[in-house]
Amino acid sequence: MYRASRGTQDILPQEQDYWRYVQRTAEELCRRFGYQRIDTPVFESADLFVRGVGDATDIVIKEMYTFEDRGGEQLTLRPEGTAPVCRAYLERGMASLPQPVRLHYFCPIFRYERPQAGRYRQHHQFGIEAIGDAGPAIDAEVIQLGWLLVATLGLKGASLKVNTIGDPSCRPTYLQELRSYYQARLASLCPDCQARYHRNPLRLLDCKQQTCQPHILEAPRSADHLCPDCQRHWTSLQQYLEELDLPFQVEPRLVRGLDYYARTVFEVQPQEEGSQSTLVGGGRYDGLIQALGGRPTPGIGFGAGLERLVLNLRSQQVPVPAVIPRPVVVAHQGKEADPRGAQVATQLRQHGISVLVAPSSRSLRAQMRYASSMNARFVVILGEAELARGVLTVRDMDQAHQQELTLEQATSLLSLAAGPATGQ
RNA sequence: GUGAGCGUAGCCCAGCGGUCAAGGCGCCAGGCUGUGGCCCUGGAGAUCGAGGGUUCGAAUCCCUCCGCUCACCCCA
Repeated sequence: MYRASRGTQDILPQEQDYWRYVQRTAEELCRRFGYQRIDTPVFESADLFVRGVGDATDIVIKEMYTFEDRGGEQLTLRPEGTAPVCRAYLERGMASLPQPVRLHYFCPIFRYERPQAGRYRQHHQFGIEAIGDAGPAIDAEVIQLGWLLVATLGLKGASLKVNTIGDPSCRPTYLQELRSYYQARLASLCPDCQARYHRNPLRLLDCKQQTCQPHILEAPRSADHLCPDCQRHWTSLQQYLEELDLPFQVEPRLVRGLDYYARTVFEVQPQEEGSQSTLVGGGRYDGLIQALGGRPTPGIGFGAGLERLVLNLRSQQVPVPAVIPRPVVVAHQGKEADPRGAQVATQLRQHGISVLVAPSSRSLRAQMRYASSMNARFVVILGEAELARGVLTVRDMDQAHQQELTLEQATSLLSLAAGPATGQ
């Protein structure tokens, strides 16, 4: 038997309510903030991600789904959302639009990782990008939208972590500082951290090992080693966040894994202290567009994991609107009534009513059971007696009451009770 | 890539060396032949993840592989 590939999953009908809820909530926020939708291809030139995300990142080193197509091109299934949007910004001349350009997207993301709770090889992200504005006010706007997403969904206990990691003019100095601090302590670090020291010193700061925690507490902080420009940006951003009443916490240990981040980084973390503790993650990427061959252009954005949002909605039992309507079921009996049932269904559907025709060649009893299990509010019964008299029996399943009506009468009754306007 | 746990019908699961692998949910049918939700009865559905081994005999013990889950790395 075939199975879904490791790390992929089917989103079944009974789970769609959550997904729909998250998407609608996110779309509505984007509408209010003026972030327009963009869709980019699921695959792109592999080089876009190598250059954009950084050839030293885990994503590029070991997580990309890259393949050669029949024309010999190296293509990669999108492992993150920002680089493709920036590519589109450059390719489609969005630099000549009024700046900043505000965009949002929903898309599948592919990374070759070992799956675990809240982590998949194919997952889905909602994300936004604000490209072409270097000021801290837009940082605050993006962070606010990320926070409002989680808050509006109704998730409790989430926290907003913000940090700055400097820019190319001050980060090298800071990294040197960090390295020399850790150099003396190398021997007492966990094996992972010893590797990080060489490979990616910033990562030393968010090690989860108990033994490394004391070192982290006293480590030099990037926020204390900013150049004047970064310092101004950082101070100003915090003022904006306060004025927007965002409950943010400065988290000196917060770093992000993609090379393109500069200055502002932030995350929204869920109440559950699990390992997958990022619901929303993002930051500023002022060097990215230039790295992709464009004029120097600032940008900031975030990605939100839809699976993780849904997971948390479920575990917190947040009520979400049901999208499956209560249908009308057409029950029918007899050779002549069978085809007539489909005609009645067609007529009702033309009036926007959700209609299921009961499986034929079942007893009326079985068809009524079927209607019950489909959660039908009304059943239209069409048998020989109805056919002979040119009427329909319409049964209200909740009231356990039925009446004979003409097709016209039934249509108007059911339109009122089960039509698209009521939704239920 | 590393470590741990687990694999019995669509789902939840009992059985833990010995007759045709039990139960619940769900599904289908019937309960006087035109009427649901409860209840009752019946039915379909499992090569007990796969392969090999031990044994007179294995779902039950051993080995290998595969898969799933969780954690690390890292990330949404």
